[in-house]
This record gives sequence, C-alpha cells and structure tokens, in this order.
Amino acid sequence: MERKSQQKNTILKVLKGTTSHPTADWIYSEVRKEIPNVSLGTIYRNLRQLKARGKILKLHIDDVSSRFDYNTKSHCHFRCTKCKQVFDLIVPECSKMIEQLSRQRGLQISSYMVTFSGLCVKCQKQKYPN
Amino acid sequence: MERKSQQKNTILKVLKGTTSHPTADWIYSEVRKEIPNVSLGTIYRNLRQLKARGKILKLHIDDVSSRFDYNTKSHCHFRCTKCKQVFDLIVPECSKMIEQLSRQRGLQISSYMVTFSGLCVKCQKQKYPN
DNA sequence: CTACTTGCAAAATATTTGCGTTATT
DNA sequence: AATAACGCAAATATTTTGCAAGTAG
Repeated sequence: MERKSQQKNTILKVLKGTTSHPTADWIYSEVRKEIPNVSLGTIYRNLRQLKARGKILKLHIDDVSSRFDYNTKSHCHFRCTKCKQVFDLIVPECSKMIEQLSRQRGLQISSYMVTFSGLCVKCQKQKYPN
Repeated sequence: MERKSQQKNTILKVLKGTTSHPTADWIYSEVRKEIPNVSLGTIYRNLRQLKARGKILKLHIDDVSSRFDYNTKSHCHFRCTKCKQVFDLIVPECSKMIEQLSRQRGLQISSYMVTFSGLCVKCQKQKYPN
C-alpha cells in the first residue's frame, strides 16, 4: 500500500503552489530548498506514482520534457511561443465538443489534452522581441 | 539554401504514405529499407528541417517520443489507450472554438494540438484485453 | 567551387532502475 | 517485522552535434 513521506508531501505542496505547469527538474530544485539531499530519482518516482493514482496530470506540451499539473480535471492550455509560458484556459465549448464526439462517433473519451500555441496578450503588445 | 537529397525525399515519401503518426525511429527503419546505410542523425536532422519549413508537423502525444505528421493542417487526434494507435479526427467544432477564443480573449492562436484519449470503437468491442 | 547534406560516433537530455539503506505502518 | 520509499549511481532512451567526406547546384 501507499505510504506517506516528506518527499511526496513536499512535491505535492510545490505543485499545488504554482500555476506554471513545471517540469520534473523545476520541481526538483524547489523541493531541494526544503529537503536539500532529495534525489531526482525520488522526484520522478513520486510524480509517476501520483499520476498513476490520478492525483496529478502529466502534460506533453513541448518536446523537451514533461510538465505536471496539480489540476487533475482535463482542461485546455495556451502556450505562448514567445515567452514560453503555459496558461490554463477554461473553455466551456470544449466539454460540449467531447460530449458530442462520444455521442456521434462512439468514442469512449477518458481524457483530453488541448494546447493552443501562439502569442499571449502580453507578448503581442511588446514591440521589440527579446 | 535548401538542397534536395535522396534521404529527404524518402523521409517525406514514407511520411506521406502512412496515417500512423510515426516516431523518428519507425521512419528510420522504413527509410533504411530503401537506403540501408542512412543514419538516424540524418532522419532527425531532416525531420527538424522539414518541421521548421512547415512541411510536416511534430506531435507531442505521448511522453515516449515525438511523432510526425505529413498533414500540416492543425487537426485533432484520438489516441486509444489500449491499442496505442493514433487516429486523425476531423472536428469542425474545433476551428469554431479557436475563432471564438481569439475574438473573445485576444489570443493570437497560430496552431493547436488536440488529443483525446480513450477507447477506440474496435477496442471497446473486445471482451478480453490483450 | 561553395556550402548544404551525409554517416558516424560521441555528447547531451530526460527518465528509469538496481541496490543497499532508511523509514512508515 | 514487513515492505514502501529513499539516495545514489549506473543504465536507457531519445535527440542533438562535431567532424571529415560526399554531393547538389
């Protein structure tokens, strides 16, 4: 059975306290502030377990590395191609679309991953690219 | 400037001839049937170039490795969690949704990646899991 | 000829795993 | 006491890159 550990708690706390959809490596550096000798292997092992138990989401937004999300409800993301930030998007039309898809095409949809890419409002306003 | 090469042509031909959204490694093994001494580095280099020139899409559907698609129009995918196949989905509602998003929220959306996961029609019918 | 492309091998990244030890239940 | 979780280091897997040679334009 699952056991508690300071490491797992801290990982969850870090994830809960950010909206940045962080990578394993970023989580590692955050957790190390509290548990300096934590190992990266432990981060990965816990993230995998948490995902398997449905407590977090693993996102495949870019090809560099996976990102993790404390918000386990399927939702949409917007990735700015300039500042590389990933924002949550609440898109009510999306759930309607899925309902339609399963009704009309017989697909049993258990989750979805939607990522829009483009320029966020902030970066659109910047005249000179960085 | 860009130059032609047998390797690049073959990669494109292979991609054009499949709907399986293959990985670099699968493409490699297909290309090798025609050019036995092609190198994996060449595959990756060409795939990167082709993507940069907008001739193919790079998909981030699962965490194992990237997949590539000859169909460069943004479109939706369905990934069966059982047989692991990835199918194209034409979802007209999707383009409407994007139009709405840019109009209502000021986002400049240049592309999107939509992946639904679940059981495909075929796998739903199978009584005994493999 | 110029310089893009290739094959090869080594390097860089991201993630997983084996093992002996620690800690939770 | 049993065994899940840990830290560490080595192993995998995927993708990139440096370099000398080949080739398209």
